[in-house]
Amino acid sequence: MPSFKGEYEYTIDTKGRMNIPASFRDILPPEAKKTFVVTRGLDRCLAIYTLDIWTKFEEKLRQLPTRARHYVRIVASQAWETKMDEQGRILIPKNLLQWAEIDSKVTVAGALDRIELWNPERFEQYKQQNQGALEEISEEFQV
Amino acid sequence: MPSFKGEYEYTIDTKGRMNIPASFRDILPPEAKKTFVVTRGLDRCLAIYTLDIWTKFEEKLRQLPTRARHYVRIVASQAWETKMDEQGRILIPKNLLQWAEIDSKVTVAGALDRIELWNPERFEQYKQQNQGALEEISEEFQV
DNA sequence: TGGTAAGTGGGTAAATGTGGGTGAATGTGG
DNA sequence: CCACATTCACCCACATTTACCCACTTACCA
Repeated sequence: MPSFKGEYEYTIDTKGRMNIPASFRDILPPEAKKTFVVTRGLDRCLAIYTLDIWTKFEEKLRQLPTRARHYVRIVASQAWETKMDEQGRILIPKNLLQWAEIDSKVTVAGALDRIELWNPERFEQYKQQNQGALEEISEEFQV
Repeated sequence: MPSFKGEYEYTIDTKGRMNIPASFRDILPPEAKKTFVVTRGLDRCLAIYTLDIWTKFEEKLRQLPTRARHYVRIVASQAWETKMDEQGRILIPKNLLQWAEIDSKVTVAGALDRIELWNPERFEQYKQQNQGALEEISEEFQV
């Protein structure tokens, strides 16, 4: 089980390619086969899963009841399988980038089992607004 | 289980490297593999965990419910795995140093299961302001 | 006072991030 | 079914950064 940690700022080139941090590449399980699935995440970020984790995630999606169809539709239709090139980059679909309001600069954030992509300014705001969560949750969950 | 104690003042060089006190290095468990995880701590300090302790911490993070995602995001995205070099130094990411307002001088404080990094002036203030807590907490918790 | 360990600074080869070119594959219109 | 324009996958190339050494100075202890 990989553990994606850390925050990086990268550029997305004119072809829509984005670098996967070397430290993330180093901990990829062989089952992932250098393939990722990008889709919409929570709070207007993009979520990137390794193929093996996505597959498990998909199993759960299949078992959701009919009333969850709106959620399933969006996640599935917006999911995109993409493979690393020899330089360690993946191609991010333009419609996803638009939705997340990401242009040429992107903040890559490790989120343990997945990788998240954020508009850099929005991620800064997000951290400031939720810094309080650190203190609050620390007490609530005693982690 | 290591027991980090004591207060030290070190310099962080231009490359962002910081020395781990020799007394701390001496008590590292083999499981730690000379690897640490640095992240944001409470009250604007940086927290450094040995790899083995961080791993347990991470297990708990993974089990938190979706509504705790803000907390998990900040902790994970601000966490940085770093390995000691032959001189016993680790690399502290610049964004973390900025956040904690640490420049070239740093106060390294033992905090039992973790090591804390402070801006030296702020740590002095902190000690003065919280001396009263000694008396209060002693009475409340009977340690 | 000599020897050892600790803390700090710096050089260099290797790794990393980024840009671009070209042929193959894809989709579209005639 | 074919011709065309467009996109994409797969290379190659290069500037920058990083990891890994080596080396110096200071402090401490026998």
